[in-house]
Amino acid sequence: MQALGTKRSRQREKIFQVLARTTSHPTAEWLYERVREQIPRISLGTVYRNLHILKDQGKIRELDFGEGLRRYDATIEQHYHFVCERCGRVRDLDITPLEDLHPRVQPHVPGTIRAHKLDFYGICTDCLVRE
Amino acid sequence: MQALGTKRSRQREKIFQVLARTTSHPTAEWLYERVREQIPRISLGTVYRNLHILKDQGKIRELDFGEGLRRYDATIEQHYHFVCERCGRVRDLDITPLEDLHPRVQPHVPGTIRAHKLDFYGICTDCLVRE
DNA sequence: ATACATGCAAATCATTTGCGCAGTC
DNA sequence: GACTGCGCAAATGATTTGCATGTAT
Repeated sequence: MQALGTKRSRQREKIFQVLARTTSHPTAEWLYERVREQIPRISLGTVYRNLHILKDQGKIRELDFGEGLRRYDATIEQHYHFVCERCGRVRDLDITPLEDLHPRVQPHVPGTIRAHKLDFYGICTDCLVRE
Repeated sequence: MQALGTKRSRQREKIFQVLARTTSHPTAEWLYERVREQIPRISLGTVYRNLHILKDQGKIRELDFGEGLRRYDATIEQHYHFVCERCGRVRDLDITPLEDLHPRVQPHVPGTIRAHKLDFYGICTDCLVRE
């Protein structure tokens, strides 16, 4: 018995490629539509299955901004996001992660900190201009 | 036509009371079970409807830790969380919110920052002891 | 009396899964 | 050939909604 995702598949490679080439933070549905343009018979279930495999392999990251659905990201390095509360668009922020955060917070936490997640919310310039 | 949530209701008051009296960050289902002990005929739909009303009134807060379901919190002041990746328990952290964060980050953001969300992930002491 | 709120059940939305066949190693 | 991956459709889980009836003001 082999581990999951040890064989290559056209579907998985294409899904990763599409994800890696966008700067948006797409949902499974969005990826499905894009990949479908090249592999018309692919199913949504396959997209979900492969997103899990890629995530387990550490090649992609799963995001959640409390919208009730998940988004995916091929940028796996730690980085922060800015979520526009008007249009919903999510942008990566070009800021170096706060190094000193864990040591500073650790004493106040009943456990061992492994990671943190930091998101900013507000209105993006595009939306501000539009009014 | 009146606004939503302008009339009092036994159900809504009880839901808020139960939520306000717990330090856990319960799901709608959990609240439903608790409230049901006192209002047996209440429906899950009513719980959801009232959680939305309370949220719109600013009396409670909706949380999301990427588990695929929502949690609720009667503590509306800005505060951070520590999520145990083993048992899933969410604890409030007693740390003053980072004041300097917005001004420091604002220059790097294509929009206006209104708020930020900061969560820590790791293993809680309870789980660490258990091994 | 009016219009918001409820209980119930059906609907919706995102995601997961069982199954038999296809593709990769 | 063995075992992973696929497409399809049905199942699941959380949340939402339509409707007739109940209830607060």
